[in-house]
Amino acid sequence: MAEDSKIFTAPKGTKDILPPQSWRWEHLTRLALDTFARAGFAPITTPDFEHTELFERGVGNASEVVTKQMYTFPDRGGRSLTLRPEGTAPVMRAVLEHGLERGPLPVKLAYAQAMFRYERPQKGRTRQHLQVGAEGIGSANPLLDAEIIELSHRFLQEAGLEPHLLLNSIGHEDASCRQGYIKVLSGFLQEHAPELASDDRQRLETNPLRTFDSKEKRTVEVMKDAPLLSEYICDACREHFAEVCSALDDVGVDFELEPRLVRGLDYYTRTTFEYQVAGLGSQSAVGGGGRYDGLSEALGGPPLPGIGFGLGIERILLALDSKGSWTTTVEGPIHVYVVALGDEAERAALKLAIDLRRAGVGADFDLMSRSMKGQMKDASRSGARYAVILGEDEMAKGTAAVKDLVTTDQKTVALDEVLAAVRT
RNA sequence: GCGGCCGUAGCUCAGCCUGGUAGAGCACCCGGUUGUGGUCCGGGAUGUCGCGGGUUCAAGUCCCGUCGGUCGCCCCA
Repeated sequence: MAEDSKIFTAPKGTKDILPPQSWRWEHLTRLALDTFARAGFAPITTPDFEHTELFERGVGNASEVVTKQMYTFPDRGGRSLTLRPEGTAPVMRAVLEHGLERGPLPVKLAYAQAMFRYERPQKGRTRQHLQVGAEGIGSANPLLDAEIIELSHRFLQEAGLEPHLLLNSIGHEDASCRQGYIKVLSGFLQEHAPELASDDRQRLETNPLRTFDSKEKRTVEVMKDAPLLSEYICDACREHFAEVCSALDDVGVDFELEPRLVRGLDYYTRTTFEYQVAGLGSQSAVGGGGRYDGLSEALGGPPLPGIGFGLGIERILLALDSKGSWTTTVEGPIHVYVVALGDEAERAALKLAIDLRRAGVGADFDLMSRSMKGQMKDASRSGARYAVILGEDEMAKGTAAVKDLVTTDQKTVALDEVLAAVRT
């Protein structure tokens, strides 16, 4: 970069997605939305910013995402707004705002949207990242859990990964269930407080469950003997989880039970899951999700259970790169390149290219007055299958030379036969 | 918020230790082929060596600062 001026630098933690990479992003998000659509999940787009309170109440005041990572700013009208750090709370807000829960249930929605989190960037972690996800809202049926999990799992497979599925149930918000367990856990942690890492000791009060996420060696050692949530959850949650597991068996999705899996967003209840994959540097998850049966009520809405997931596009691509597998050789959209020699032919090239485009054929042509050799080179660079040459001879006769760039066959056809000649 | 490494051509990097005319490959443009690409050969354009200060006759190279990037801790997709 020749300039030290900031305007020639994308903000910290952000990046441009340029060709040819951008084709892969495009391809993956389309694959995701298509896959989700075939399961009945309709696309939704929510605003990139929301009232700050939505995330404080939805995601949770104790969560790291809300306390440390939000892009929060006042607008000129004095509102406190926040760039969307995660996808579920906004979707739930939209459902409640428009009364979709009064229509047919479950409401099934899918999105591909940017998320924003103020974090120190590193491999697989940027301040703006694209997530694809789906939400099934309004049903507590464990088969919905299975449907959602299978859907995300299948998409990752179709994308070219071999995702490792970790599964857990964290029960529901009640003294008979998770709250009861948290008391037991807190007691255990108090007993072992001196052995914990200091960061984890501080979290004792606010969110003892997160202690399971700690990577501090001392803490991990302590947690090996900690009581497990799965042994304390209520009968109804236990039953629900058993049915999820058995439904996943039915549809042939392999999973590993991970009783220590606790995810970072406070709204999760019952089923939680995460996909692990190699090649992400110090990150390990390409995505995850879970039930959020209390979210609607936390926002002031009616009881409305739901479950969803989010998957990071950049992390999927990183994982694919580390496998050395490009899911697809994205077929270039340019099918025909029109080579023109001379001013008159240049104008004819514009017209021919546009005629082809109007007929649905990808076409391009030279705008830099290149030599014929240069244009032929540009033609192969464009990925076109055919070069259509308009030279003096052709212009005089009203014909065009159509060259197949793969076989190198070339034939001369009338101008109005070009379209037929390049249709394969 | 804390720590390691790195900033030289559009890209990937060498040169720095041991100061002395700014380099390679790729990419781009032109030519070899007066109308034929992807291979080959020849040629060309491209840099305030991140920025600021210091040492020195002389700094890309040594010293200090600063900004940026990257990787890791933490957390998460």
